[in-house]
Amino acid sequence: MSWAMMGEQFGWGVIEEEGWRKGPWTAEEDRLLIEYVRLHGEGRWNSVARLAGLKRNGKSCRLRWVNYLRPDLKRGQITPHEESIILELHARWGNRWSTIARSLPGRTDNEIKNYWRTHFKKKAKLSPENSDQAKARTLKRQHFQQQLLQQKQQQQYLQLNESDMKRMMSLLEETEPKAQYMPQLRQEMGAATSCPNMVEEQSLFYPMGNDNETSNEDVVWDGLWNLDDYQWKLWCSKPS
DNA sequence: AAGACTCTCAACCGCATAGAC
DNA sequence: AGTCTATGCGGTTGAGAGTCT
Repeated sequence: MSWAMMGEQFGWGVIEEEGWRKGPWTAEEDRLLIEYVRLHGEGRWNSVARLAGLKRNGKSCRLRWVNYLRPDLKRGQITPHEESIILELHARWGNRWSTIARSLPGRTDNEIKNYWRTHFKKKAKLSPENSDQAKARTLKRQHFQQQLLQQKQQQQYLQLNESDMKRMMSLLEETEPKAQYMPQLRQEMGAATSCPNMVEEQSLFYPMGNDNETSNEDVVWDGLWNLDDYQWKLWCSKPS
């Protein structure tokens, strides 16, 4: 039995001077936190200790929720598509992990930060050649995806209409029913209001000229940008 | 088999910022 | 305007698991 398991079993944990618990979370603490969020919603983390009976400070509760308990978290390995997005956005924004995480639904800044450290930072340090190869692979993949998307775009861009968007939505629903993909798309489908973040990200691959004008099409392409590999293949293979 | 080493990731820390008062 | 508090972010640490020698 590991120390963590024993700690969980016997309710161990470091108690700070102020009385806050530290260290690994127990299943019971998780349960209390989930229940708290269910009842009170996210935020006001400093109230958790008082309202949920947790001996954890607000920061610890927030972190546990954001990085581990949130229901919309995507488990499992970072996909090649996500990896290419991380590379691209890191090249653009540097270590702004939370900003990068916003482009990867279900992934946390912590997760991306860890992924970057283990997969890229070290490689770059130890072997520039390998890193170059990795970058070349990534660029190749991005180029391929870009070509596909541009083909699709050429065929469809001018004809994008409500049915396209409905198709997009149904694809997302059937491939990832639980995920909160593209909340802005969900909100703005009918409204055709602006979505500034989207335009910025889209311009990575598709400089469209007029950045001030964001339409439904923009939102849809942002959705494509956020597709994972499986969804991507489905999107490319589906007849329009 | 066992110790050394590496990888992964949850969690903490310190700092910055926003908002309330 | 200044102070306090809550929250968010990026850097770092450390434990556990896996792999190598």
